[in-house]
Amino acid sequence: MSKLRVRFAPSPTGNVHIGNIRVAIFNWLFARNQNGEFLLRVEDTDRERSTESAVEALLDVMDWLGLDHDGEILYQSSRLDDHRAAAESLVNSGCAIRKHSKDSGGQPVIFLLPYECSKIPFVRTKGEAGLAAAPGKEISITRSGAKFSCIENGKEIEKSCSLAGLYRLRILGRDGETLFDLDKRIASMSPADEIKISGAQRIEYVSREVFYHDHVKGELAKPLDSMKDFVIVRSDGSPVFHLANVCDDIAQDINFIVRGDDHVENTFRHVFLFHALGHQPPRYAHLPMIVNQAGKPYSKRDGDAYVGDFRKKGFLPQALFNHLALLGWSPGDDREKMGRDEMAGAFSLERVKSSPGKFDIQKLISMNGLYIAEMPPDAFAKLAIEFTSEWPEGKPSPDEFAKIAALMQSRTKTLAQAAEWKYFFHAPHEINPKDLEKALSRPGSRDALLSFAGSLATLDVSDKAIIEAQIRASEGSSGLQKGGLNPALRLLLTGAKSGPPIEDIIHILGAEKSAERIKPRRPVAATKKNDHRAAEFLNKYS
RNA sequence: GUCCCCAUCGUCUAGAGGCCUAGGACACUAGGUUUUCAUCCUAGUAACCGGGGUUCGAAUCCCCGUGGGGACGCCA
Repeated sequence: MSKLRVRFAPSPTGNVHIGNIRVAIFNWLFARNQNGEFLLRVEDTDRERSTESAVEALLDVMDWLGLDHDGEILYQSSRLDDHRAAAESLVNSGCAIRKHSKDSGGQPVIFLLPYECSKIPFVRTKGEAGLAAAPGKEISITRSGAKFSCIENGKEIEKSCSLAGLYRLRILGRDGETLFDLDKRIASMSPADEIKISGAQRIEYVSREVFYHDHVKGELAKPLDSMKDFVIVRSDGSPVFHLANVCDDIAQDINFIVRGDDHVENTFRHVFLFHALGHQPPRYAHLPMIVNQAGKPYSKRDGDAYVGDFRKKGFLPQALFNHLALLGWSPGDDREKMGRDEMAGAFSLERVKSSPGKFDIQKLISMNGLYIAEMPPDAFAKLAIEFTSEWPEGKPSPDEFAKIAALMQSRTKTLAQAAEWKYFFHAPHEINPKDLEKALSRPGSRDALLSFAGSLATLDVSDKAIIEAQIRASEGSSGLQKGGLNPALRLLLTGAKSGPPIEDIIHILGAEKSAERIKPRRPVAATKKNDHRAAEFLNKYS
C-alpha cells in the first residue's frame, strides 16, 4: 500500500468549532499512527463568507492544539483554473452537460451520473423494478433527469431522479404497449430536449445502487433512483464544492478521506466524479457528529463551541485534544488521560464509534484539572497569570503571583480561575454580612479575632507553623474551639468561604496587610432590608 | 415526504454469542485524610430503547416498531 495521505479541508467561514477540529484531530491521529501525511487544504472558494481572519484563527487554533500538517497549505481558490479544466474535460467526454438555460445568464455544468455502469466497480444491479404510474400525470424526461408520479402504498408520490437511476427504463401504456424506451433514446438526447409522456400506466426499469465500504460505518449503499444529477459549475462559472473538493483530493493525492458524517451522502456522488475524472476513489471513513448538551448538533452558530473560546475559558490544549479524541474513539482499555503521541500510537479507525457523541463539559473540566495538576508549577504560573489581565489594577508581579499559583494549583480546574485570586493582592470588595455574622456568632469569636489581630504586629509570619499556633492560642484564650476562628478569619481576609489554609494566606499576605483586613473597620452597607441587622452587627463588631 | 445512518448508567465509553452478578471514567451521594476548600483514599446510586425471532445460550446476530441524527442547494 502506498503511503497514507489524509487531509483536513475546512472552509474558513467563521471560527472553527469543536466538531470541526475534532475531524482534524482524528485525521492527525490516523496519519501519525500510520506514518502517513496529514495535509491541510483551505476551501476558501466561498468568497462571500470566507475571511482572512478566519484562516488566521484556524491556523492559530491548529498550532495551539499541536496539529502540525505536512507540506504546504493548499488554498482552494488558487486552483480555479484546474477546476474549470476538469469541468471542461467532463463535458467533452460526455460525463457532464451544459444545461440549456432560457435565462440570459451563463450555463451551469451538470454532472450526469453514468448511464452505463457495467464497468464501474462500485455500482451493482439489484433487480427489476416496476412502479404504477399515477393516472393522469405527465412524465417529463430530460437528459439531466426524469420527473414522474407513481403510486406507492396507495399514496401518490412525486419522484425525480437521474436517468442513471432508471436503467433500461420502459414506460408502458394502458394496454401494455411501450410508450417510451430509454435505451433507444438516450444516445440521441441533447441537453435541451424534453420528452413528455402522458397516459402512462406502468414504469419499469433495472434498479441499481452505488456502494462503498466505509471504514467506520461498514458498507454503505444508495439506490441510484434516489439520486439526481448535480451541478458542478454554476452559471456564473464558479465550480461547486463537489467538483473542487474531488479535484483537489486528486491534486493532493489523497488516498484516504476521513471527514464528518454529514458527507456520507456526498460520497455517493463523489465516487462517480473520481471515476469520471479517471481516478480510483480514495478510501473513506465518516466520523459521527458530536452534539451539544441539548443533543443537537453543533453548528457555527453555537456561540460557545468555538475552539478559541475554550482557550479563553482556560482549557489546556492537551486536555481539549484528549477529550475530543475520546469522543467517538477509545483505545479499548481503560486508559483515558493520554498524551498526543500515546493516542497516535493506539489509534485505529476500527475503534471509532459510529454513533454520535455528546460533548460533556464536566468531563473536560475534570480532565483539564488532571493536566493542570501535573504541570510544573512555574509553567502553570506563567499560563495562569495571563488570566489576570482583566483586573482593573493590572496584572500582578510574576514573582508574587508564582507563590499564589503554587498554592492554588491543586485547587484549579481551569486557568481562568486565576482571575478569582484577586484577594491575595487587593482586599475583598465586599463581604457578605450574613456570612460574617454567622462566622462571628460563636461566643468568644470577637475576642479571639481581636486577640489575633493584636498579635500580628509581632508575629513571625514567615513561619506558617507559628501563624497557626497563634490562631490556636487566640482561640484557646477566648474559649473558642480549635478551628472556630477560621471561618471569620477567612471571610475577613479573602471574602470567600473556602480556600487554601489560613496560615498560607497570612504567610503570603504578610502581617501588615492581614492586620489591616482583620481590624474592625469597614462599614458594610446593607444592600437589602433584611441585611440591615447583619450590617449593624458588623459595623460595631469592635 | 424520500433516502441513509445510529441506539449500553445522566454523560463519555468497555463489550467481536457463554469470560456479564454488564467493567472503567466524569458527575452525584456517603465515609476517611486535610481543623475549611481542593487533592488523595474507600464505598454507594445508576444502563443493555420496546417487541418478535435465530440459538442449548443474545448487550452482542436477524426482522419489525420507537426514538434520535444526517442528506435531499447554482452552501461547504
